[in-house]
Amino acid sequence: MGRSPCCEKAHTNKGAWTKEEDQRLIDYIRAHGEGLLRCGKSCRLRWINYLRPDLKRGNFTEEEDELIIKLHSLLGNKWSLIAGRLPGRTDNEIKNYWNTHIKRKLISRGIDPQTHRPLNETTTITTHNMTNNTAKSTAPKPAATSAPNELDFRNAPINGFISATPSLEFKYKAKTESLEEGNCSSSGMTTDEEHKYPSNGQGLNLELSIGIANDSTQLSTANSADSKPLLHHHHNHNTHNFHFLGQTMVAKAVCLCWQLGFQGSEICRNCQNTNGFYRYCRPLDS
DNA sequence: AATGAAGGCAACCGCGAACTT
DNA sequence: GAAGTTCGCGGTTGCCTTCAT
Repeated sequence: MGRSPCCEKAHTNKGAWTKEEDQRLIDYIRAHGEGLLRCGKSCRLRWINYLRPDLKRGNFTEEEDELIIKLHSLLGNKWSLIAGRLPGRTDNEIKNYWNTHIKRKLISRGIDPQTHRPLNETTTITTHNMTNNTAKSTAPKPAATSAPNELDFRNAPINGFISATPSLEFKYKAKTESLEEGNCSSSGMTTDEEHKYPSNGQGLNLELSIGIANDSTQLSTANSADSKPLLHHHHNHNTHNFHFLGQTMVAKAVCLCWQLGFQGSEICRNCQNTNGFYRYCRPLDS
């Protein structure tokens, strides 16, 4: 019972254990003991964040800094998505780097790290943006959790664009409902919500707009036909070209299993994210 | 040299999603 | 559809190091 491991059908054995497998397990335990007294979750984290051979380590470059800032302005605290576009960097690493370096850097530039707008403008945002800034905001949080007075300004203009998404709470709800209904509407909002949080015709729902549409070659908001698309996406087999904010990023989707050396199948359904992006990517020419 | 504050980062925690039985 | 389990994400914590006094 339970969720199957990633790519089980591609390259892991199932069914009865063979004598050879038994012997290899015995040999391994003889050599290394019964275990590390670590749960799988902890091992996974250690591997992903520290032991993976393709990790870059070392300081972030200025280019990486700027890319992270741009991606954060588009995606918010979607660290895994951001990390997917920085080869060799982990979501945890980027998250820590953001909190310790980039936030300060932006503040010193007079830019609000949450809104990516000038600091003196953020106080004028209307109250409907003043929701908690996490997807888990619906649940009451203990007092010790992060910045209780932080505001969600993601509805505010970002680098000249305006997000159609009123809040993550709505966004996630909409996403779930859209998936369940097979409805790929761009805003995912109900009529009431659309009324309440108008997109000004320039809206861009980041969550849904960047998802990989099966046959689309260009993504833009459905409810803002005249707005310039912030992000274009070209999809050909497993190759994805992303163009946004004047930058081009080309990545070939691969799953973790590929990174681990199981190159027989480069992508598996378990490694595909629900929003259409792949969790693991490698540069085309690697 | 001792001490406390601040910074940096790896690891943990809780939750929702995904999946199987 | 319910229950049980694993996976993966984002937020948070806590330890270690560095800096300031």
